Amino acid sequence: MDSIFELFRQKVENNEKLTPKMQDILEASLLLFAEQGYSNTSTKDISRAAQVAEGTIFKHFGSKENLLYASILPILSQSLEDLIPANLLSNKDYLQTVSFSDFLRQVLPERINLAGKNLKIWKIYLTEYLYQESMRDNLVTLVPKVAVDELKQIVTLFKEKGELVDWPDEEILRFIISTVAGYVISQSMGFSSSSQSDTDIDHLIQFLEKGLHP
Amino acid sequence: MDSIFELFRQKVENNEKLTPKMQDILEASLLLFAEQGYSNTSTKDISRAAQVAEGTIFKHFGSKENLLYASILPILSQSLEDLIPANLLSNKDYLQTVSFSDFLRQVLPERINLAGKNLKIWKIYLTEYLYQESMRDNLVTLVPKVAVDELKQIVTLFKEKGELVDWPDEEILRFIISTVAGYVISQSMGFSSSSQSDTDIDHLIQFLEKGLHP
Amino acid sequence: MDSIFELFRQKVENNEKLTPKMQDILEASLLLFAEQGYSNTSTKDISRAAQVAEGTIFKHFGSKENLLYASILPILSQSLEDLIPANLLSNKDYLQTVSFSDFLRQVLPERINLAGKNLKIWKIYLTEYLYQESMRDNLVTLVPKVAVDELKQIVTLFKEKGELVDWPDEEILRFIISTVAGYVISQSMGFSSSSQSDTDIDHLIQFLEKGLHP
Amino acid sequence: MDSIFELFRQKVENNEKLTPKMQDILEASLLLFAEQGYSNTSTKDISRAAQVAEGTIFKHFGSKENLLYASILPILSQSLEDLIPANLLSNKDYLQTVSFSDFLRQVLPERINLAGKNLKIWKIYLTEYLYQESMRDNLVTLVPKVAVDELKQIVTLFKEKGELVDWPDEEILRFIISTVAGYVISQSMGFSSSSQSDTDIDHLIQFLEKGLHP
DNA sequence: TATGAATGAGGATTCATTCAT
DNA sequence: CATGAATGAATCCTCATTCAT
Repeated sequence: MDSIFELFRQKVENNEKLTPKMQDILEASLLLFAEQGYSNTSTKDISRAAQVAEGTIFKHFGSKENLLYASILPILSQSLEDLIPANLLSNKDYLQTVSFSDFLRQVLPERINLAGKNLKIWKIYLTEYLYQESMRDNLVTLVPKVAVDELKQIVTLFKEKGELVDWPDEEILRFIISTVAGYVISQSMGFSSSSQSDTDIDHLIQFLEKGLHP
Repeated sequence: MDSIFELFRQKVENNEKLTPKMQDILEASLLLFAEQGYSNTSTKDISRAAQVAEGTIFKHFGSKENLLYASILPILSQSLEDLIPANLLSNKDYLQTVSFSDFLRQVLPERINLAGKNLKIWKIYLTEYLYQESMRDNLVTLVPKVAVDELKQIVTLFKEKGELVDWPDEEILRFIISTVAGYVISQSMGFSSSSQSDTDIDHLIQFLEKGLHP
Repeated sequence: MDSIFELFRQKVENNEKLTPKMQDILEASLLLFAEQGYSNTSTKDISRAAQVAEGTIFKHFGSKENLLYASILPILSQSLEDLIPANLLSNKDYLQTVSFSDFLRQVLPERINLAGKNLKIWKIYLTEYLYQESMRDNLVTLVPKVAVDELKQIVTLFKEKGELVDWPDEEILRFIISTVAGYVISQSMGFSSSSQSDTDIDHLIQFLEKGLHP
Repeated sequence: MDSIFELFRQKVENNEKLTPKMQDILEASLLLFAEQGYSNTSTKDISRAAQVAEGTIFKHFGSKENLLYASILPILSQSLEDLIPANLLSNKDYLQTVSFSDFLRQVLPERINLAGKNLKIWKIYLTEYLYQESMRDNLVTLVPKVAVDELKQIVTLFKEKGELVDWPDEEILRFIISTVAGYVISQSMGFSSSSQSDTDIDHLIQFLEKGLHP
């Protein structure tokens, strides 16, 4: 199953064009998986939505499971890259001079926005993660390890500058991620009465600043 | 996690309305739904595990969906009741005198412990909540509305006493729940290197205190 | 897959009645496998011929492969038992006194007749034997070992009496079986111009007698 | 068994009408049909093995069935020619002078050797012959009629010389073919404990001689 | 000549559910 | 109350074949 994804990634990276039908299939399956969940979506559903014969799906992706990987993995890793402020990370001077507070203010709104947009894909990821042993390995290991490591570097840096409490990196990161994730999720579920306003985010940042102050 | 199953078993066994076979079915389905997920569990699986004819399931519960409700709803509401510090809530004097910090310290460890034990059931709830339109109505409305309202009262009370920032109740509650949930989930997944220690929880409480301080 | 057959054999042996539908399925599948071959027969074909829902087949037999075993193995082993002159074998006195020539004359016509009747089942057996690795083990080992051993005893006995050439048992047995099998097969295929007459069989017996005379 | 494939390859390669791809297809299909059987081999299998696009197969052979004919028929007829001692048949003087015993001794070992080598191809033939109505006509009529007629001539000749019993040609031929076929088959299946020795074949010839002696 | 994308009917098998006993 | 035989629609997947390039 690595092979299909490898092959798929190569195709994409080499700009070898996926056939139009393959793209239709990927789009349709992504949409349906997000709407109804992976296991509630039949390959026939997908073939109908993509206006394609059912056989075509298997010709290209081999199995429904492979199709899941092919459709969500590229997006998930793209999404992860977007969520990590890579440009800032590489700019050591910037990180040395900026305050934790300003850093959050510059970085978080954009991340929250992006996270909200990809939330449906992460929902698919989550659902499969929860119960599918086989998928857990593929998805978990493949995706988030790198991301976490990069974020820990930032935490360490602000700790060294004395702007963050001296707790373990994992804990601090967990507090930040929990808080942001909680916000994004509640937003997307329409739990908050007010549509996301600047004050919401302002509160969130204040909460993190104060909560993690030494 | 054993505890809640234990408790459930007792409840079920003491309920004279339920025949022994019905009890077996409820126990088996709860276990299997928790292990494999609702849609990955067939009624045949359940009948095997409960040592019961497949027909018997439908005789008593009518449909697989009904069986889901019958097995998880009682537990979910029980779990919710456990999570809400009802006895404290009713004790107005106590709430007036205790500091927010002490309140968290007295209340959170127990809640975290309980939440961790019930996590598997909440996992079932979550999965179905995410995709099953029909179930969403049944489960959502039925379950957590009450709980949230009760918790908001506590938040309001501490806000009035000047121990919490003057942000909307929902926001404050969200910060608290996100943080606690994040902790419980990461614990149960074995993400934290250290097994849950008192310092972990101490940090968590400090984080909330400081973060929500006026 | 052993289990299904074991279970099936027990049912049959205990005269626990197979349900009427199960019998219909067995009869229909036997017929169709014989007519069209195993892999050219779909489970839908069988369900139609047996006037049964397709699910019923799998309810009882689990898989198409199991159905093959369940339908042909009992017949094959019965057929083998019929082919071996068991009653004569147990009668040592008879075997000591009878000549090889008379023995063939008394035994062969009946065997040839029986073999011809079961030829279609043996055709199924043969086809699967030729290409299906998995089936080879099940069918080969399960079926003919015993039979061969019993027949060798007879050969040994006539050799000791000086009525058969002193060649290895396997060789002598092979000559006999090849000759008889060749006759039965050519009969059933209508290759022989004359329908099977007594002279045919008489020639066959003369051929064996003379060919194997010391 | 390698030899016939070798021979086939040479034939195919020397045939200028066939493109290299067609040659690859024929070789690959022959190999796969022999190994797995015709109906267990998919055109995709063949295209993979021949390193050819699936479409190419149909471009040249039109259907899978045609491919079967194209691949095995030339070999079968070649094999038949090899099995019939054509050079001896044409040499009437030789046949008049040689004894049946010597004839067998000169002819059989070579035939047995050849038959063993081609057995896999005959296995394909047999399997299809058993169940495929459509193929039966194509294969049966096309192939063995000539062969049988030629062999009958030899039988007739030896009968006239008084070296064979006066039974119908078909019967005598059947005894011979059954015996030889039985030997070849049991050899190729590894049933015989001793690898094929000269004494085996010697016994076989003695058996035929004595059995068919007037 | 050769490709390989696309097809859709057909394959075995699983599933939740019904019903007579 | 409990059974388990029976159902048939739905599921994932395979197959031989077609066709535009």
